[in-house]
Amino acid sequence: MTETAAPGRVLPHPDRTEIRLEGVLHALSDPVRLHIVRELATAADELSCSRFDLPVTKSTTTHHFRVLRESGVIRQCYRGTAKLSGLRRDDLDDLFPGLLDALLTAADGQYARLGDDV
Amino acid sequence: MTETAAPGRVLPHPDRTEIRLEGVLHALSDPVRLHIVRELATAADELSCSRFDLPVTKSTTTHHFRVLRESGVIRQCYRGTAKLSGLRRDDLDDLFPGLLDALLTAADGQYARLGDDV
DNA sequence: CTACTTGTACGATAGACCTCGTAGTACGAG
DNA sequence: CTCGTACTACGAGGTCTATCGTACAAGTAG
Repeated sequence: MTETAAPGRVLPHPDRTEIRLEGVLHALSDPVRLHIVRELATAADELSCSRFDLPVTKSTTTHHFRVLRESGVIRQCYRGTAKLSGLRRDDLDDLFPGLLDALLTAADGQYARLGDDV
Repeated sequence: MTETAAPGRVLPHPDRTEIRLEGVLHALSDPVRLHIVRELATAADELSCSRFDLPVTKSTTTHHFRVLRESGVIRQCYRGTAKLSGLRRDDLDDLFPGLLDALLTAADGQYARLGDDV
């Protein structure tokens, strides 16, 4: 079995209409989460949580991914023991045109200036 | 005359190079502050704090304006008893091109959709 | 000077948030 | 079935935040 939905392990996501700008901004105002989003943006596919090298424990990582999911920034699904995460580009671009790109560009610029990763 | 805590009435602002994206996003993730920024964006000039009709007390208003100033989103100066506030458009556009416009557009769209003012 | 307007400082409180450790669940491999 | 991997749930600690009330300072008008 490869592409069928995982049994019983469904993660709650906000509907597109429930995504709030304030929630998105709050989610991205944390350096760890901003780093996650930046990596997701550069990745073509969805990534599993373990692919990230974050300066926090696994518990905290779980917390940050949940904040991102519940604010509508990322979409998550299970595949085996892994949990794949991907940006909700379509929804965000539809709700807030140009915002995600501007944010990613801003983050790129800041990291290029300050080199203060994560 | 006692000049106890009156050091010329100058307000501390972060330098342009000290403005952090995370701080800006955090500042704008509060509904009250987002509302303030939206009003400042539509106003041509600087506005005094009392021009805003916010659902919080004066103490809390002072707090929110300070958060906006210390994060680098607004610039403030005294004129008489009034304190004028204005967006730091030049600095923000230079640091994060397109971000402020995208944020304001996103906020406009959300308020148009949800009508959930402040 | 006095009174009023505008905004600040300080303390307090309640809630949210980030972080962690530990214990536990779901899944795949052997 | 047993084991290891990947992730979660829960609770706790410490910090930050939003809000308020009250008392106060700076400036202007009378």
